[in-house]
Amino acid sequence: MDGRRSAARRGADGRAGRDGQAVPSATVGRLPGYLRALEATAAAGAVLTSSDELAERAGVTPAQLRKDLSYLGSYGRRGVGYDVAHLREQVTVALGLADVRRVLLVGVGNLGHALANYAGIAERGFVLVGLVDADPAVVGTTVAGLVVEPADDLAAVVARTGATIAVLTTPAAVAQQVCDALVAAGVVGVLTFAPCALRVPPHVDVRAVDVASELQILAFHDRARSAGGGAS
Amino acid sequence: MDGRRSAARRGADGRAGRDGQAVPSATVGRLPGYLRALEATAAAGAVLTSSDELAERAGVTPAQLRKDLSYLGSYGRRGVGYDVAHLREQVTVALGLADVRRVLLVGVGNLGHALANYAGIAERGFVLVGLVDADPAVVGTTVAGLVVEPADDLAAVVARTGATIAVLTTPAAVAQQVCDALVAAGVVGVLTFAPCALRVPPHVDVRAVDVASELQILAFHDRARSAGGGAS
DNA sequence: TAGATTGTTAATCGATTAACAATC
DNA sequence: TAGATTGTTAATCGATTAACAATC
Repeated sequence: MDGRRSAARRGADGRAGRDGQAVPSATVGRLPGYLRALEATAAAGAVLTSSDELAERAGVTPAQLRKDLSYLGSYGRRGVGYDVAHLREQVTVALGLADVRRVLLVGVGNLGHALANYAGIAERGFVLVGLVDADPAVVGTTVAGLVVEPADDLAAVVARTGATIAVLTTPAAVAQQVCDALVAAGVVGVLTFAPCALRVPPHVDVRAVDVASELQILAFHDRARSAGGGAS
Repeated sequence: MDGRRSAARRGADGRAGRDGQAVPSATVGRLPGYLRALEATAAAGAVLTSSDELAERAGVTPAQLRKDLSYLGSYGRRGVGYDVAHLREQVTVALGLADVRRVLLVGVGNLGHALANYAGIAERGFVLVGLVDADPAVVGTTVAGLVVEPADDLAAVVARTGATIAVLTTPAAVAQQVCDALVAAGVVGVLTFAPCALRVPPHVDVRAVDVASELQILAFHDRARSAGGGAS
């Protein structure tokens, strides 16, 4: 309101919070956790909460939580705390979950099948609008209430459904070409489970989940523990 | 060999690379990607490679790759490049994959079932040694060649199998108590898919994968794109 | 008013980048 | 030798932390 920060420092990528400041990507990565913490707090019947309580639930420090929330705006009251419903609404808006996002899943194998049936997706602001697979044996079957469509129709499915986000659970060997097709069709966010790096244009966002890599990172620490063990 | 850096700067957590320096956690997080890149290079038949080629495959810059590898040691030759087989061996050792790590999976639902059958786990230095579930209808069934054991036997299963790493795919409501039991039984690394923060003692490492959170992060950028769109 | 709790500042810390000397 | 490419340095950048003034 006071306009002192009106010379907006906007990030190169245009990810702007209140007042036009960019929200740091590390902060963006923690917002879903804060939203979960707020939902749990609301479910417990609380109307007010504090940075201490939310931080405890989210597994961060109170200082970090307050700093992160400050990039979105000033939604608490000093000496009082945060209104649970109001803050929840603000974080929801900040994350772009005020509108439902349409998600397309490509690759209906073991993992794709499990993800298509994962209730958490629908419960948290998304709607699965399409399933695509290259295997003729899978095409035409119904999974999670949707009929699997052929990979050749990928562009048409994106156009028809208006999907902006895709989940990629294909073999690594075809991940890049499927990703290219998704991007060409207009998808701007890709969540990939394929164990390979994906190249995308700057306007597209990729998040990669690789189960084996996560295990390897755990193995690193396990090794360090065994090898270093004992003295200190 | 020259001992100049023998006044080892060891990280507080004891995660030491060559010469006792700690390997930064950001670097550790990229090592699995480098290992994948090396495997792809080896599969293509190359004996020598360069930071340019590896970085391209891993999706990072050559400077970052060289910096990361420098924390492990000096395994390249100036003016020449890296020996693929040798570097692969060194990264494997650094990640603690020289010995096979035993993995226990808790929660054999949709997702747990898919992960148990995921070939990538066995292919990358791990062996699945046990499956545990609380549902009497699931206990006793065979999945991925293993008989599912009851949750009450969790400690005994950890002891019998010698598992040091656990994959947690239970409902969020029981994730913390299962995690506590795993830690009490001696597990030192947990990969959780439950959408909630887990509290563990300092000697235990947790990696959290939350599909809905990943989608929400993509939604943030999608929103920023629509809202900010147009000018510039 | 006194106590509580936020939002912000400033200091610290860690990660990334670019350039280049070392060296094959 | 000349060209190539690493390993390292130093500068920059971004993230975290701690303290506290603002304010309810």
